[in-house]
Amino acid sequence: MASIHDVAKHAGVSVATVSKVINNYPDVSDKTRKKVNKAIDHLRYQPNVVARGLVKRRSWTVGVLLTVPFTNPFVSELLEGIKTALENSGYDLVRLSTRFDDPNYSFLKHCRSRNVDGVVVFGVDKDNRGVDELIHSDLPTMFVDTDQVGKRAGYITTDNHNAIRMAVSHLSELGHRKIAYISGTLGPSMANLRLEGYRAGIRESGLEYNPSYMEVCDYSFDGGSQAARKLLELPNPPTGIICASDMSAFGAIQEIERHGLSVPEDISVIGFDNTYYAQVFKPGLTTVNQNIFNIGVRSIEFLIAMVENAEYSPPVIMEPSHLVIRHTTAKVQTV
Amino acid sequence: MASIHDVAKHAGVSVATVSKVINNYPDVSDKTRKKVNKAIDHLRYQPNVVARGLVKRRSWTVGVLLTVPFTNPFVSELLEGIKTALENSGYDLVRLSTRFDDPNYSFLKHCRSRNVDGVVVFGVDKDNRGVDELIHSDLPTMFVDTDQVGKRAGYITTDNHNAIRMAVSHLSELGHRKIAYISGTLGPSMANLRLEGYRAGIRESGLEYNPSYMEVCDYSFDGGSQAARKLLELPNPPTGIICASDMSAFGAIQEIERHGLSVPEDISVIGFDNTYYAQVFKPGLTTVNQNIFNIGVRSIEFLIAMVENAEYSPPVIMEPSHLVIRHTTAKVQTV
DNA sequence: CTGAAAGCGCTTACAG
DNA sequence: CTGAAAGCGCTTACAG
Repeated sequence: MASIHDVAKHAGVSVATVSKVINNYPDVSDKTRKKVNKAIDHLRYQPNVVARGLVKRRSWTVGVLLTVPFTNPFVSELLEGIKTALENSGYDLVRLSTRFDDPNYSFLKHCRSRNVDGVVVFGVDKDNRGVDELIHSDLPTMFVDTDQVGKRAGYITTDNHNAIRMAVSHLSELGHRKIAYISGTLGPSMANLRLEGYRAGIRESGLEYNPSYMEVCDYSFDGGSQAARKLLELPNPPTGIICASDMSAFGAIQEIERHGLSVPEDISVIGFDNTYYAQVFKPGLTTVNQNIFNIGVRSIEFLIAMVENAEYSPPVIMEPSHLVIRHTTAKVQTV
Repeated sequence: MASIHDVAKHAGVSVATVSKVINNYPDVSDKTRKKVNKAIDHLRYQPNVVARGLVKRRSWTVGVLLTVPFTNPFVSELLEGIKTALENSGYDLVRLSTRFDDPNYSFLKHCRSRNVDGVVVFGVDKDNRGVDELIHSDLPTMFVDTDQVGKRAGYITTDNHNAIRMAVSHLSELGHRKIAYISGTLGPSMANLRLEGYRAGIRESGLEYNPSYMEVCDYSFDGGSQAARKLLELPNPPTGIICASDMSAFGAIQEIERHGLSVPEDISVIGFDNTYYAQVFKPGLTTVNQNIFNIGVRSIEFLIAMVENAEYSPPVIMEPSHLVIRHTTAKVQTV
């Protein structure tokens, strides 16, 4: 690859001048500018962004820190949003290969070493020591679904609380009084907020919270099946089930059908996420739309705002969600 | 962040010496080594890999070039394999933001500019001019499913031809004589090879190729539905349908059921990919397992082999596939 | 065993 | 308007 020196020599100017035309400085004569551009074209020169980054202390690179596999539908949609926001911005995305087996491994050091301009973090526990390091550093950071903020660290999430409240309210309006909730693993604020939303919804519908109507699973298909089984075996099973993910809703539906019952005639089911499969499979799943793509896009917008403005502190961002009503919820059966 | 200079000063040695201990050169006295390591720990120093890359002309970075969204199940599984192979290798993954709207955009220049050590390419047409540039360059490249090779460019794919042959053979052994194929968009070698495999399988089963049993769709759920509808409306509809993706198989199954027929009692259906959903949904889908994860892993292995050995030319790699028999195929109904 | 110097490919005051 | 020089954070012959 041709370097800036080659261009300078070919154009008969100094490297400083070449640098100036590359960076569109105004103080270059038209004549020189043309000479240089011609040399650039001729040599098919492309500036080395790594070298530029060394002096500018920038890399035009955004890091992502993920502990969840790419095959996770949330992750892939988040990345799709991130990618879309990055396209044509001059930034590339770098996935940081975490090395948790190394006790000295540090997110922050890794980011520094790669010189990334900012980082978006997803799927990391808030008590991970790396998170702490990040929020106290000046490295622009966006946490997705991890409830942490700092002067240079933002937090973006779906309005989980409201989302589940709306789901309860929907069932309640359909006449359901026995509404169960299959939560995801508790601990992460995301899961906790959803559970609170469920309890708030129950309260607002004038119902009473019944602990046996609350199950926990790991968001998976099988987890949803197992939790549903427990609910169905209750002496007084629910007529409506809200699940914390589409996958667990699919699992619950299968279990319900295995028990000889049908959805939504006997039992209404609501999912969470509105993944591709929720719309594609029949009957279409009633589910909470989480605008994951948009979360990806906005996390980049805030990240870049921080990168380009050293004083900027991002707000906490709560992306709205809404219920997508399809065909797995119906009026409660009148007995 | 502390730099190598800070460490040198703190340890009372030269930067050259610090560099030597960082890189485990043997010609450093134990005493000095200890002093330096102490300084490194004290300053929480981490070498800047970007600066190192500038002089070594390496970046310990692997690029990926994708035209297909992250949400595509093939892509996410491929990336998962790539990521796994990269973990603990010291390499990070960088997604190159393509800028196709810029007529001067060049894959190769982008890679050079980012200084990536190699690149894996997926979902790019073989007649894309960027592909040509890549195979004629010395940049280590692995093409996934794009039939292109070069001195420093490898090609890895699933054994598509055989895969579909096996599918035909399976149906044939179950007594099916009317076997249809719903292809993906023709053009890419992947799709063409699968179609050839279908025709070969038909021939080997002693059947005759019937053009009306061959439909084309875009691999999607809806595409599968529509193609299945055409097949079902044939005067002499097939009893077995092989699809070029799991999604189109799901679509076909739904269409079959909408026609009041059932799978596998009336019609057997085979998918392609063995995605997560193929095993999770009931009835489990009989499908061709494509080891996408492994394709990701191996593409990295060959890429790194090239990076570390300037003379290495990778072979063409055909990953084996096999049929996973679940519950959507059965003996043909005897009339 | 140790370190001064040159260099990787750039940018940026600064002098002219 | 142009360019020489210093510097970003490293590595690597090479001299001692």
